[in-house]
Amino acid sequence: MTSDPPSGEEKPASRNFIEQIIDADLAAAKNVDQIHTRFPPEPNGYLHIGHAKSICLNYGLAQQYGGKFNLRFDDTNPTREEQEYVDSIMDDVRWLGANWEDRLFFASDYFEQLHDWAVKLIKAGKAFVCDLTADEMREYRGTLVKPGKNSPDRDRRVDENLELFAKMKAGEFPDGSRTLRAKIDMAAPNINLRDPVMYRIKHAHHHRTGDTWCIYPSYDYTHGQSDSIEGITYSICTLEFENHRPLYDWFCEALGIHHPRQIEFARLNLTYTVMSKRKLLQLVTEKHVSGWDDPRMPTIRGLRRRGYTTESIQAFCERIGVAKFNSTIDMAWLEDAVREDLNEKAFRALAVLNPLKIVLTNLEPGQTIDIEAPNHPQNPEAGMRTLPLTREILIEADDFMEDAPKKFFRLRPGGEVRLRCAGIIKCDEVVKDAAGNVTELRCTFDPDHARKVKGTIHWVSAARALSAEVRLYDHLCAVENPEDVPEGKTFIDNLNPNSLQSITAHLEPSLVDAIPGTHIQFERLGYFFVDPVDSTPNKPVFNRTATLRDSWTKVKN
RNA sequence: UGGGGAAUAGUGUAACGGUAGCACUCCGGACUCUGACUCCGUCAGUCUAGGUUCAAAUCCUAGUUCCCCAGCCA
Repeated sequence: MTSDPPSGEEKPASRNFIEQIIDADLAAAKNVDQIHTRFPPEPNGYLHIGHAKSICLNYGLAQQYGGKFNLRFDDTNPTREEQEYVDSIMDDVRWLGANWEDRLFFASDYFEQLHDWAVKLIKAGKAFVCDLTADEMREYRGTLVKPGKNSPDRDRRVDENLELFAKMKAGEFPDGSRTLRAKIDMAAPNINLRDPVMYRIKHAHHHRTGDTWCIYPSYDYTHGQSDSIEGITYSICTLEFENHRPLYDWFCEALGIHHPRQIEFARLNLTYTVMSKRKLLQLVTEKHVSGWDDPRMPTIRGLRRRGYTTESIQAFCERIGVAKFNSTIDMAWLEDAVREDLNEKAFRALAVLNPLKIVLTNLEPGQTIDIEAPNHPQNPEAGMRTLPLTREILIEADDFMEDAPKKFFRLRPGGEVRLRCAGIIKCDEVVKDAAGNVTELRCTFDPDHARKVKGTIHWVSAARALSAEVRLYDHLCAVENPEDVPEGKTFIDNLNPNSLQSITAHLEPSLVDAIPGTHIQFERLGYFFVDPVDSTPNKPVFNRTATLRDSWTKVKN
């Protein structure tokens, strides 16, 4: 184990409960060789941020302990699974930074072995072919408070079981007509132990094994053995599988094979969104979102397109920790993680979302002043770019107030404000239309850079600005817990009607070449991502990843 | 009503019989050519009731609340 540090006793790093279990096992010389984890998705949907937690956990543990990490598809149900999902999941796992090296596996790779083991269990009198229909089986199973009854087929002779199982495999029976069941205990208080189904008949085409099989193993009969075959030491899964652990253990014991240790943790919940595959699918099929990669979705593909980075999601998963308590993480944590990462990475640019025209009266029409602006104020190596300053410019309408409170540091009649990187302007005149709306400001420009003024605002040249589509995203749901609905309503009723606002914004001209897939901070506004799907050459589309923190709105309210 | 889990500031997460710590949020302040970033500070917690002990978040007893399980889904 660890030896005492020579001097200057260091505080031990805080360990989560899984690390503590592993540490203890290591200390007790169990699983000593090398720890080995895996991420076992079913290829029947897209990955979401909850899966990212599991991937980061499993891969992180392997890294931390110098062990290995596998990617294994749990593809035991051909009627729900598709190659398309396999491809997207692999891409997302890779993007998340988890490296399975050459260890990409499929539970379907083990079908032959699983079948042989089933025969072994039949021969040992630990499995039998059952003729009960699904409805009958439900009846025989009993309830939470009432024990089940033995299947009439439970005591079938071994040779008869063997023959029937062979016929099941040979395709002689229709779907659902028979099952192979483990013979455990119909009176067990844990319902998973009441003679669970090991094999069911499904004459279905499997995305990998084709039509080789018409019987498919169940999750319970597959998962632990797959872990075992791969030499997994810690089979980490979510809490709902806690009730399955006795079964997991039973199969490994009955088969006498390497017995990985299953450990369960609480899945991730986030405020203002939904996470279940079913609900996400519903959002897509009912067109509440544009697809699985809609930037409002908590899917990895959605987050990627929103502008989240691998590093930000890793940091987030690290920060939320892991425990057995069902918790809900505030969405603000996710946003905070991207801000932190993007603050360092994203180049800066100026963009005006909601414009107000200013005429700089002391500049000539047609005159252009080249303004040098740093691409990243904290990182000189990022270089400079040029902004054209012209007589007519656009500023954010919010940055001017006629009757401004004392704490308003921006532009007001007669007041001064700094134009980012350019100089200082003074508001001489407010022009209004017949209805009294401010339509234009007339200001004088002072190129002095040294004077101090309290406020700095962003701007673009009216003549030279690039018009571009900017998508302002907000929470998918209008309430923290969208599942919390009154009788007769669903989470759909809690969707945020303003989760997407698409506008035409005015951007500094250098952005015309913005490359799809890059992150940019529009100063004072937020982080934006050049949409990789809808951007076309010279016509970038920007997705707002996250706003900047804004302490002004707090003052205002 | 059976079985399996879980309860620590607003939200997460540590402390493993010996000063309840950390992060985010909130609030206050400093700095600032982004009201950003950064920095500093404040507020705030052991589900309840008993018990063991010099000492309990931790051990014991009883209770409360929440989650999961009755698919030939995973």
